[in-house]
Amino acid sequence: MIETVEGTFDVLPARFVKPNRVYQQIERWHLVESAAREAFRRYGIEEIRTPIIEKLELFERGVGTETDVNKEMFTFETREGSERIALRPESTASVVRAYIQNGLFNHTGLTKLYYIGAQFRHERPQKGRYRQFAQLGVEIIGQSDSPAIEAEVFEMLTWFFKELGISDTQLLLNSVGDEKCRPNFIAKLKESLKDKLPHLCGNCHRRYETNPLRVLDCKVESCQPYLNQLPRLTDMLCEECDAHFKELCAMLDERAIAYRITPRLVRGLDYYTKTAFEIVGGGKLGSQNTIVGGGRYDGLSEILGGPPTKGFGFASGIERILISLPDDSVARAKESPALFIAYLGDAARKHSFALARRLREEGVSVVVDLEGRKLKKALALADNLGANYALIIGDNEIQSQSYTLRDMQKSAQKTCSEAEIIAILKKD
RNA sequence: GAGAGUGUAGCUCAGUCGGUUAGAGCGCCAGGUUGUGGCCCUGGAGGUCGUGGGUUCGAGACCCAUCACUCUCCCCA
Repeated sequence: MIETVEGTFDVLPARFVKPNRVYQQIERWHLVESAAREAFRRYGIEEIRTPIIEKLELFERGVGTETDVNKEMFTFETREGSERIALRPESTASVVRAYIQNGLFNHTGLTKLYYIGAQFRHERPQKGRYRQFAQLGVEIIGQSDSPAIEAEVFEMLTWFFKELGISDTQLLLNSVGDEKCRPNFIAKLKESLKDKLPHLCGNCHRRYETNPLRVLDCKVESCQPYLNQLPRLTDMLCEECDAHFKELCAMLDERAIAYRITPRLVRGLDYYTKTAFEIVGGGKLGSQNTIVGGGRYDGLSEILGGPPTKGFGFASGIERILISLPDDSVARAKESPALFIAYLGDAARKHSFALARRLREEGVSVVVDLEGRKLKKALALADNLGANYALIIGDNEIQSQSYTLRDMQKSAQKTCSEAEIIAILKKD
């Protein structure tokens, strides 16, 4: 048997999905995608779709070649061998590229874009981490770096998770400074780390050389006491970054949005400035429990060859949201037919197909028995499909031009005309 | 890239010390009712025991390899 490649999966109706593979349930995807699109609509954020493949160079420049990003990308060469292509590992770089390439900076006001789509990373799969995964994200690009941008996005995310019934989340907030204050901090950090280094783990030693900021993020238990003694980013921000951060916190307070300042939260990539944040999810997730990650990236446009531009955005792993949804989500998102038509005999069969078409033209979702089952079997199928109503058509019904409409939940049935059927089904 | 665990029917799982024809519950199919689903009763189908090798008189079980899944480390754009 030929199976899906490692770290990928099919998404299909919930009744076909193995228990505990909730991220494969299409109803959950629809729930999350429609809530997201509604959130974006309310906040005036418009959709952008960028290609799944991009020139490798885009991601190399965007995220820097220092990181492991390279080896974790799916890449290939064009047949001519002249171009190196990557399956997108994230979308921020693509969106900023599109912003530049399409000249969006020539339009007035902030550019507020969202995307929903597949991303690819060549990593070992585990809970909430797959090789093909989906993210939904927002990028707010323009000339302003007002913290009102961040505050509004956090407000939207609050609504979004509330709408989905996901309550056990936490907003972790930090500022990673900018090109003015961060170098000072890194110098201080390295100095402070020197005498603690012998006590720290191997990873910390490596990061001390390659990316000292990430030492702060180490999760090894034995490192924690020493890490707590390190200087705090938020204590060493330059005037501008400090003011930005304080203003953002005040705006969140005004909106009654809960957050936790997490001085040791850093982002992996170089282009982030000022605001950095994560939203972590609850107990249904394993160790991969970051449900949203993002931050401000005021220098990224220039790195990609565009005009000086500021930006703020986030990306959210859809599979992790799906795993975090309440257990009854699929029931609430039920996508079963409103009406199942069962018939008896050839005349009724023809009649059923014609009636089904008329009902569908009225916007009713209708499933007709296509296999000529016995009535008993047809009703069992209607039950199995979760149809709200079953319509029974036999010679009697054709004669009288009225049908037996059975409410499957109540097990009650009555005789209805076509117009009455339409009225009842449109009401639901 | 590293480690640990798991892999038996559509699903959830049992299968003793290596021993006859591999089981259960649920689901599925048929019948009990040729115009009525769920409950009940009767019967039935469905398995190369992940795959390939090996040990053995004999392997679902033991060994090796491999693939996949799960979880963790790593990394996290």
